[in-house]
Formats: sequence, C-alpha cells, structure tokens
Amino acid sequence: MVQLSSPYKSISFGDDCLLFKQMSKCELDRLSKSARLRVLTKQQYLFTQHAPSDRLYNIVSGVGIMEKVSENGRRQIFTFVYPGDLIGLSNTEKYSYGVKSLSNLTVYEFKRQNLLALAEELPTLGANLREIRSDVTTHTFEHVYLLGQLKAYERVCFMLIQLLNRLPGAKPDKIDLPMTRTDIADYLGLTVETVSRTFSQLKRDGLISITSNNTISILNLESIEDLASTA
Amino acid sequence: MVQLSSPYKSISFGDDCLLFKQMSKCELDRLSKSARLRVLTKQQYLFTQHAPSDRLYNIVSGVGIMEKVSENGRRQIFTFVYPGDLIGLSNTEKYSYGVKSLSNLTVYEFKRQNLLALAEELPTLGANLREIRSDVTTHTFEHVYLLGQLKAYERVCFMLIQLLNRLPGAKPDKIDLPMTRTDIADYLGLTVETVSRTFSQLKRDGLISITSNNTISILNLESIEDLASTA
DNA sequence: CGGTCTGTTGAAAACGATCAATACGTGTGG
DNA sequence: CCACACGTATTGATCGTTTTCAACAGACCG
Repeated sequence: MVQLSSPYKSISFGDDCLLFKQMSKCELDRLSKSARLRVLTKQQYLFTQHAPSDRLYNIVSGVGIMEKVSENGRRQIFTFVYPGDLIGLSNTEKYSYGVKSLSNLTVYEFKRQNLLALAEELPTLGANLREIRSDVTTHTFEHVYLLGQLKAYERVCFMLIQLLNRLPGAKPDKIDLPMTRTDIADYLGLTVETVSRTFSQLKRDGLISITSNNTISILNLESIEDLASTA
Repeated sequence: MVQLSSPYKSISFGDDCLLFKQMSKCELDRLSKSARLRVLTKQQYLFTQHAPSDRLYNIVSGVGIMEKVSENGRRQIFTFVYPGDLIGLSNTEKYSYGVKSLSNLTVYEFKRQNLLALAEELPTLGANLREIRSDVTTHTFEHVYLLGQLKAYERVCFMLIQLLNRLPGAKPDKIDLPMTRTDIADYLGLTVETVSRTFSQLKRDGLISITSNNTISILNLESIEDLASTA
C-alpha cells in the first residue's frame, strides 16, 4: 500500500487500482498533485449528460452507474462503475452519458489534459491508461454481445457472474446489490418485470436465493456460469 | 494528398484518414517504414478470433466486419469496418473477435508494439490514436443503446443513417450494401427474417426503395432520421 | 437446366413488454 | 409504538413484437 497525498485528503491505494499500478512513490506523488478528491452521497451526479467533458475520474470507493437517457425517456445503463474504474477517457467535447452514485462515492478528479500530459512523461501511467482503455473496450464488447444475442435469463445470469467478479465484497453466498431492479433492467435492456420474474424463476429452480431484496446468494454457481456463458 | 511509400506498394492518403491526419511528410515516412500492405479478396479473414493479437490494422480501402461467434453458434457483429478505421488497439493477448472482408480489402498492417512506440515519439500520431479510440468508444456506446433500447424498425433506420455517414460513396438516393441481410441482422441483434420484413415495411410506407437486393434508396430521409434518433 | 445461396413471405409459437393489482420495507408523523 | 405513505419489488393477465419453422422466389453459376 502506498499513501497518496492530495490537496484535500489522504487516501491509500493498493496495486489493485489499475491506474496506479506499479508506479513509484515519486510518480504517485506527481499524480496526486493534479488530483482532487470528490465525495458524493447516494444518487448524486458526478456529472450529467452533455456537460462539458474536460475531467477524468478515478473511482476510489463506492458504486455508480454510467447512463444515457434519451429525449423520449428511454434509459440505457452503459456500465456500473466500481473502485479502480476510470471515467471520462473519451476526448469528446461533451459527455454522452451521465455518471451517478448508487452509494456513497469517492473519486479522484483530474483535469483530463493534465492527466494525459502526465501520461506522456510517466511511461507507467501511459501503459496503465492503455491497459484500462483496453479493458473498457473488452467489457463493452461483452455487453454488446449480451444485448444482441442473449435471452433474458442468460443476461441476468451473466450479470450475476459479473457482479461476482467486479463488485467489491461480493461472494457467491452473499452478493449485496447496490442497484435497484430498474437499474439492472436498464443495464440488461429488459424491463423491471422481466428481471423480477427471472430472479423468481432462478429461485424456483434452486439456483439462487434472495434473502433481502438486495441480497442474493448463488446456490449453484456452475449452472449460473453455464447459463451466462458467452464463450 | 500525401504519397506514402511502403515496403510493398505506394498508396496515397488524404487528411480524411484519422491515423495520418495532420502528420508531416517526415512523420509519415517513418510510419510507412513499419507498415506492411495486405490485400484481401472477398470473405477472407484478416485474422480470426483467438488469434494472438500483436498486430494493428489500418483500413485503406474496402469494407469488412468485426464479429464474435460463440461456441453455440450465435454470432454478433461488433462493427463494420471502413476505410480509415483502425483495428486491434486493445492490448489483449488474443483477439476476442475476428475480422473478415466483405469486399476486396486493403489494409496497412503494423506490429502493435512498433506503432505504439512510434506514437510515443510522434505526438501527432499519439493524438490521432487517442482520437480514434475515443471515436470507437462513442460508436460502441451508440451500439449498446441501439441493442438495449431500440425496436427492430428503429435499429434498421439507425443502420441506414450510419451507412450514409460511414460507407464510402453512400448517398441517400443510392446506398450499395456490401453486406448480406444476415450480416445486418447479426449487427442489429435481430433475425434475417425480421430485417427483411422491416425493409419491406419501410418500402410499403414509401420511406425507402430497393432496386436490386443490394441497392437501397432513401426516399424520405427526414422520417428515417426521426425513427433512427437516439438523442 | 438444375443446384446453391440469398432474400422474401406466411403462419404459428415464444418471449418479453405492458398494464394493473398487490405485497413488501422503510421512514415519518401522529 | 402504530398507522400511513411512498418507493420498490413481485405477480398475474394480456398484448405485441420478434423469433421460429417452413415454403417459395430470384439471382447467379456451373
């Protein structure tokens, strides 16, 4: 663990944060100088759709969603954002999506130009950025495959596996969902009702159990994985 | 126009090619030294899914598809690739998709490490690469929205507008489709039958006309745009 | 001329969406 | 502490869109 000092507060990062991976104390120090810590409570926008996009955010803790809402009210969630994720790499004029917190959310905020300039100087940072971009692309392609090819129940299973891999603290026997059924639906391109029914069906089939509304356990991981498979 | 010499052949690029935009003759010369020209005929793979991914391709001419085929035979087309597009930026070990030509296809092939190294030295190239990545992300998010939120007929209209914007030579009164109905279906997350029926319906409604199987004219651009709108 | 590939059309089935009612959970104020 | 209200989740019934299955038409090629 390395201590990172920011103008606002001190925070520690492990090597699990892709942005800071393998960076020396000295490099981290330079990085932290151009960072600013922002703290959000539930259901606040980090930034909204169409806002000028000159910032870049690194999630420190908490969970959020990246969403697009169209004029006619349809909403698509592009991704859930978790600690370590980097937001705002696209260098467009305006964000084509908004990012909202689902829980308390802590992020490092950078001016994009600053971070990109720094990436030119610090090779490790540059490499990490490429790595992250690559991961985002891979993840988005998986999402495209899910939306284009999978049935409702396959999508739900896929999401469970994804939560297992990405949601901090999630284990097969206890997944605490930070998102609502509507969020899940808008991520999977389904309706709330279909998501709810699918959960009920998986419960009836003995593959999962739902203790509280927001707590799911996977009883038969192998079956869920099979249903979720995109290989 | 600038003449680019390669070990194999000489080709000219305009500023419309994002990768070469705004680069000096000298820079272009260095670039071309690490490029190799590859020429494919119809229905050939530039590379297949799971092939080791150490190359990067810049489309010179022709059209192709980037596709993923799963073990159970479902196919999703991630994108159609057009002149100027860059393929293989993700730095994964293996390609998670294959790229196949639909027409004759000419590409510049780079070793990824070479091009990335060069991008460190040539700031314009680095900026162009970031620009391209950004465009790809934007485009992929649009695709996610399409698959998650749009009805079949909206998807088809969206694709027509996209062809208009991206397919070289496409004009509202004459779009020559290089892809089959099945390709369109697999891109839009629909079946061939649904795509065919949707075309027929748009024809009946007087919005398009189909002269030959592969030639479509848009008769009422405004309506098509309205139906395709994702704003 | 027959064969294959691609596209279209029809009928039926299935899946997911929509509409509507009900249950559950949490927090507030009486 | 209970009653109530509000937001969220579940369930049921019905509807509509898209898929599936099947037949056929047209283009291209040997």
